[in-house]
Amino acid sequence: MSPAAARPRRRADAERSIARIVSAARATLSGNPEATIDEIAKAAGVGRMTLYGHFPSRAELVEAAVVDALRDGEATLSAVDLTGDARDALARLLDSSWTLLAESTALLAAAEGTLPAGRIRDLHAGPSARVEDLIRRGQADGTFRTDLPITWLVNVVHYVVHGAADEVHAGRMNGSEVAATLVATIHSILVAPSSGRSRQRRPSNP
Amino acid sequence: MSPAAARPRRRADAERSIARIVSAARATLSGNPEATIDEIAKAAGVGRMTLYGHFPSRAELVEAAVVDALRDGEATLSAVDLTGDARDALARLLDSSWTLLAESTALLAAAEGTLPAGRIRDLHAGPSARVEDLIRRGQADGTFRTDLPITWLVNVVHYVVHGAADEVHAGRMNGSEVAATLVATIHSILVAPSSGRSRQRRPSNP
DNA sequence: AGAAGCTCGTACTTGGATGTACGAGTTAGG
DNA sequence: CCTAACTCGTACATCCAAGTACGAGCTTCT
Repeated sequence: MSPAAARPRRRADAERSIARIVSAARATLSGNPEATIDEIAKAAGVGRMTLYGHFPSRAELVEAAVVDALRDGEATLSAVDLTGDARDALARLLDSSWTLLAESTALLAAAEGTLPAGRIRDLHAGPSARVEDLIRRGQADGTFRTDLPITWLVNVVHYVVHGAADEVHAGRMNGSEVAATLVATIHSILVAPSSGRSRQRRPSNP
Repeated sequence: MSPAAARPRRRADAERSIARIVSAARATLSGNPEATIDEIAKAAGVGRMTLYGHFPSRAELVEAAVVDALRDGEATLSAVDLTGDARDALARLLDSSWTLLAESTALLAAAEGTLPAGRIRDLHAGPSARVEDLIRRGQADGTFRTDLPITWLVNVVHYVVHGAADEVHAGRMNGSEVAATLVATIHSILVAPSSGRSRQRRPSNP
């Protein structure tokens, strides 16, 4: 009953194939959720049958891709220093992992309909929690707004990150400018409104 | 060459069927982009063959749904008073038509892969332009930020609106609170950052 | 080197969705 | 009230992707 390592014996080349397949699945599915098994196999540079040898069904492949991306995400996220000013922490977090966040979100969306809903919720819980914790901390010290439901704040971060990834994918935005844009946008969403609008209101007409 | 009214003669019951089909297509496809022709027909309360009688292919049905939703959107949008303070105008716009914006966006996404990319861009141009104009106006009078690309600002509005619709769809948010949340969120994104953060910075450590 | 393990092409089955063909019954409208 | 238009079920032809079966040839590990 060893928790990981289900099969103690697996040849090195098989290990390699699996790695390439999972990696290709992540890349392909996050761009096109309805990608064919065949497309993924080609992207991985292996034959379709090899793929089926390791993942008996599409569902298992999708799950493996999601788990892998999430594991990666966890690792990256936990390497980020989230202490200090919540705004700075958020900037660091987005800067170093918006691309991973976007991928995970896309993959989870791809899993919709393939994986049972409960499983998706479970898988998504980890990364979400990390973002949520940070937001809560920012709220507690007065940095972040408290006038909107926390669920909404967490999710809107995901939506915006996903949108940014779309912009890059569609070529409307250049990869290097994204991080800064994202940080600025999400800052604006989360930071407490300074004090209402009247401060700098100007009459609409003379 | 009469612009509209391609077929002068069409029976009243046919007209009724078409209306029900298009309406059902809008509702169904905006919830599930991959809905079956059969599902749509059932939702419309007509037989599948009746549907095919009016829309020879899936593509034509999708197109009709998109066009109808967009026409509706245009009508609603143009009824909104967009003069005066840009923030207020934006609030009015979102308040009266976020649901339509969300539907159009979802439908356009459903059309991805069914309709040629160019056609989608053309169809999307109208509504987008209206939002873009409003943002530009706000920028011109100093209400809205100018430190981020206008394309991003326009699109992020769409992403957030779409996200809000998702929240409602998933039951995480209640239909009546959405509009206010949306307005607050999008305000924060668009309004010019008051002057940077240093205003209320606090030292992270003594 | 030799057996077990892995790769991967070809070919087949199955399942779901699109679109076509036919035709009998129903409804609108002059 | 009679005809053209419309509805819609059954049945059929395709197509596409998923998954299965088989087997020949190539690695890895001991």
